[in-house]
Amino acid sequence: MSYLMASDTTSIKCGECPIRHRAVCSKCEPNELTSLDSLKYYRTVEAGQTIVWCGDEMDFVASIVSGIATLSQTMEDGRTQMVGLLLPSDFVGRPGRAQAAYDVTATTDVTLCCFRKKPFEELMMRTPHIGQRLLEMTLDELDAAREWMLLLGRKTAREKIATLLAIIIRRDASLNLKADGGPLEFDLPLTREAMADYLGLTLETVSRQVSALKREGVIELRGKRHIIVHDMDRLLEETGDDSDGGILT
Amino acid sequence: MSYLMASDTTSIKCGECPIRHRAVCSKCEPNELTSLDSLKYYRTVEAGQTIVWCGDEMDFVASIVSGIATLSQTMEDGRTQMVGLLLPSDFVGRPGRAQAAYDVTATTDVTLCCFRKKPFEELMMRTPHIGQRLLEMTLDELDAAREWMLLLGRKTAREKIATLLAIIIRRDASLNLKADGGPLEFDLPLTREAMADYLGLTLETVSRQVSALKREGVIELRGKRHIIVHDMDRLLEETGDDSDGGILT
DNA sequence: GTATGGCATTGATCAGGATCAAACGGACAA
DNA sequence: TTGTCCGTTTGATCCTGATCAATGCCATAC
Repeated sequence: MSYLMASDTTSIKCGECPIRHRAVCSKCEPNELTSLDSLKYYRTVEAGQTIVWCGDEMDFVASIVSGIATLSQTMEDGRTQMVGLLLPSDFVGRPGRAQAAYDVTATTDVTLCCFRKKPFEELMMRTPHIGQRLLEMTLDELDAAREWMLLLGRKTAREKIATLLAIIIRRDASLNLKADGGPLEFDLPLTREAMADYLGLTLETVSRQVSALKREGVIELRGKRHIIVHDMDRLLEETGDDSDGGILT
Repeated sequence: MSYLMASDTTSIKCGECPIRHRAVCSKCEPNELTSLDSLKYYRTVEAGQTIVWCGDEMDFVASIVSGIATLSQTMEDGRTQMVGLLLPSDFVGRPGRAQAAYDVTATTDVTLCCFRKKPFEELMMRTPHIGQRLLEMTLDELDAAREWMLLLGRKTAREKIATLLAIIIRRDASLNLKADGGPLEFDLPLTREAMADYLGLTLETVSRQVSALKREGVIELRGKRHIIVHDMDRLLEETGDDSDGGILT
């Protein structure tokens, strides 16, 4: 259930990237890693910029090195739904597909470690491990999408907010390290609008529910983005998930 | 975008199964197909029965041969959300995972072509094509899940119903054959309750919206399940999707 | 025939979020 | 300092879909 941290232990760093590339792993031969290293180049994108638009030709795949990006879909009349949240070490793009299926947007400044697609695909053909790793990652993403579907279809606004906070805490590796200390503190990496797009709500409802959690003493706000969790157990209860359902375990 | 029919053209039948097993393909060596054939056994499940419960040990993977099954998640208080709809030739189960992550339920009588998991995984190791095929299929499912997220998060009840009908029509191969004839007719493979669980609605809302489409002459009902589409264009408009967005194209 | 049980439809009412609108607050620039 | 901009908060009201409840329909069993 801790879908995005699975098998991180066997992934490896490449070259000067400060992250683990989850698409390759310690089982790969050194010469495969070397050829991967020779393919890569970096790209930086400013907060708020769109990295690729839905329908664009995409001639690369990439790992997020730093920052946060989102995948989202927009209807003709402007309604938008986020369908993916990408944190450092997550993979962007799809081998075997020429056009982007979603808008990819940087919500903070983002650095990508890109691989040109054609050579990457060729490397993948020669290196079964990479394909297997990609299959594992895709299955994990599918699980995440299905948990997200439960949230979108059946949870109340209150439960949605609590779940989002729990997910952000769970996925931010730096937070898990100090999980047993005092009150948990972190900066929300998303605007209220982005949270709304994640949760299938309006930004007003998001704001009201965050205020309610604050009023009830579950969390404290410093500024608009910095959150201090005073009652993690209560927050987890509010998610509506099974208490033993994997979060933070 | 026609996510579940992709690459069907290269998939092959095995033995006496009347369906294509999308996990294997015409690129596979005959001896690989033979070993696959030697692994398989059949299992039938009655309508309404649960095939596996979330959390159960699963010692097999399978293709749906006939009938329709669903994947769903249930919260402690009974709210349930469908997260997958499985039609003939769809794949059930996950190599590399011991326990089922969702309830799998037969909504009609179902026949499965099962493969014991361990030998299937070993075959997969020896046969890169199968892993690649599985990756493609998983990516397609991920796309389907993300389209579903847009539906759950941002569409109105009316749009949800129209979209569900369009999806059923699109995915039922037998319907696409006669797509250019007169009015399209088919039997709904789901109860009103299952439709509600698919769409994140209550069954009453589903019933009301179906009645509304009937009242407006878009569809006609014979009995409770048999549907005749009188105005396909209108139905597609009501989905809220881009008119050119892939449905039936 | 009547009874039963499982779906489905329809109605009346309620409430959770959406919508529309105004005001707030901090960062930054002039 | 003041003004502007952007993201956010808060308020008032509306509306879609949920909830609760009754009835209908049809197949099967007695």
